[in-house]
Amino acid sequence: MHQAPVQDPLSLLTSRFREAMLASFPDLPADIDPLIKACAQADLGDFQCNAAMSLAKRVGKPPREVAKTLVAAAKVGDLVEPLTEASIAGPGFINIRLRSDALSAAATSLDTPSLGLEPASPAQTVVVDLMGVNLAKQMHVGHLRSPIIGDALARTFERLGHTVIRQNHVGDWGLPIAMVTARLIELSQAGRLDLAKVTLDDLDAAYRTAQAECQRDLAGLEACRRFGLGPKATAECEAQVEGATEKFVAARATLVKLQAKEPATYAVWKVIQKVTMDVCIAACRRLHVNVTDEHSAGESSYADELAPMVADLESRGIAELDQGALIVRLDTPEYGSIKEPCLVRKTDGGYLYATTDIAAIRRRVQQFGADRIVYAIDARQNLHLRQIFGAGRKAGYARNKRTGLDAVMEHAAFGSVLGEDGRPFKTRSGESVKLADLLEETVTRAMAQVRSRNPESSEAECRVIAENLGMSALKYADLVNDRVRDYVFSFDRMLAFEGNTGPYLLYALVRILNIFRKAAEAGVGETWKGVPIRCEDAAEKNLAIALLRYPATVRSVADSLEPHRLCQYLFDLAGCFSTFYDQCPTLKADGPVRDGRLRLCHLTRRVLEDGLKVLGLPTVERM
RNA sequence: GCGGGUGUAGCUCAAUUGGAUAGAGCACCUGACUACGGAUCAGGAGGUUAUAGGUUCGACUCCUAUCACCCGUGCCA
Repeated sequence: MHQAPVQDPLSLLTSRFREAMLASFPDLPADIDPLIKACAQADLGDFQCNAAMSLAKRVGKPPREVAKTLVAAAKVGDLVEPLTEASIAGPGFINIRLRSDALSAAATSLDTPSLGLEPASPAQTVVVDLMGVNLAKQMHVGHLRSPIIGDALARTFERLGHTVIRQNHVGDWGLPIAMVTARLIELSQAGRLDLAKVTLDDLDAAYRTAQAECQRDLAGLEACRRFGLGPKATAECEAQVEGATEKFVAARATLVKLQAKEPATYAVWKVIQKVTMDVCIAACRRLHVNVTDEHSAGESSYADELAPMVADLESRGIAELDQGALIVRLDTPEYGSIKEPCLVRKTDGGYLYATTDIAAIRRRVQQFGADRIVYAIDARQNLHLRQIFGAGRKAGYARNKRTGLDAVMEHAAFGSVLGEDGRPFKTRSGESVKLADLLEETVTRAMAQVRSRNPESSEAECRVIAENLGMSALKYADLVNDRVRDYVFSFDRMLAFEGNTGPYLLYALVRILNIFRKAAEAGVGETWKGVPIRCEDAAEKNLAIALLRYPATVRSVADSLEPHRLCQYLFDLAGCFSTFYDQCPTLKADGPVRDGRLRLCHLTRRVLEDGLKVLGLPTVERM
């Protein structure tokens, strides 16, 4: 189905000014950029052309003279108020003010089902790595950002018509998991634990104990040997860790049984997996993050692929032996010029997480057909990711057979969540905050707000509102800042009545919905649906111009992997609407004015709802 | 040591990728409509963009040093 393209003033002006440039200065390349931007100061104009300054040097004329030439040559009379010498400011900026009829036509042309975002062609297959929980470990604050950011990016790609495959890369394999499994078997056999009733907290405790038993003293022993503290000290250490060594041996034995899928051991592992994943999926569900069991691909699912894959790397000379370990060198420009090689097999023959991650690249490209893989992962993993990207390319695993190109692999790195003291977010006692507790407290605080504001609403109604309001507030607070920076977490600020918050955006939407609810009550028909969008008053114009920026904003999120651009945009849009709401009464206006404004309200509602959905923020109808 | 990141108003953060007088929100001060729901709107004050140089018509942005903090750095994941 063909749809008329949006008459976006920015792109229209860009092509018109390009024509003017080419007509005036024929030597310019055909794709010259006229540098049309939204005007920095609204009182000067709606848009501005910044090309004259840089052009001046190219053509050897003063910038203001170049600007004058462009003003004379630009055929834009149907779009903008007449351009004169007064339109030229400073060193050669050309200020442009849109005609309201052109703006109305543009805004009206945006009001289609797609909102100016036609499905991308060709559609890409994009894998988004958006979570990495570990079995038997309680989810905490550190697990908040990856799914929120990753899901927002995934939704952005989906909105643009790409095929998205979400991946939850679960840490469900290896010696640490075997240690917990061994510990659980031991507890269960001693009658100290009922496997049928085990909780994630139980698992977490078992994990810590097992970890401590197996590793603490072994590290000490290792140090004795390495620093040559002598046979006596070593013997003392050995005596001390005898018990631990025993556990360690048991864990290794358990790992072997797991790898062989020995039924009794494997069954315990399955219990650990189910308990962990149930909590994980429940958290995602509550966060309105689209991650379910079908998106989970644990490290265990790659276990059988590792040995053949590493053999492949070795036989083709991609990897080489060095000091006993098998490594992939990456110190050439095509693989990232990384000094540190990527280890894929330890001296003892064991594999590392890099090995699994390279196998994941292979599956994602070769099996899923990924054109692009986006990792929403903590910034501290940057070196590791650059290594596996390089190794994946060097091995040829990243080469997409359909396109003949390497999949684009990107690290959407994010910083840490800090407390209000500027240090990593912890409870007062220094414990990490359980994710489930964090979500619960968010909703509890939101509930208090909602109840005090809506004393007449029922408890149940308030609860639903508080749930959505709280989750939107929490997610917005995470998404609104530049991803890569650390951010300071504050319940008070994210749930605040005022300011750049999720609640502010939801409130703007509620106000629009109220207008239509009230209109329906007053028996206003749907006569507004056919009229052009009204863009006469300043507030109306500003709102319309803001609406028209929507498609480009969403696309820029997909390109830059920066959801905060959409957040800032929506905040700006909501602000434009609030000003309009204050200055331009809709339902009190008469027929044609009212209808033109109703249509403007309706388009605002659609863009706001669409944008919130792209970010993954649930909305409310009242609050 | 080497590598990466960050440094912007009292606080929390932006800045359309080199454009005009560096913008918002909070907090502070002033004002508005007995409200199409005030979780609103309008205005004021608040800055040597860590520091010093450089590139050019023009720099928060690019280059070179320096400082501060965070992180990562071959056999954990």
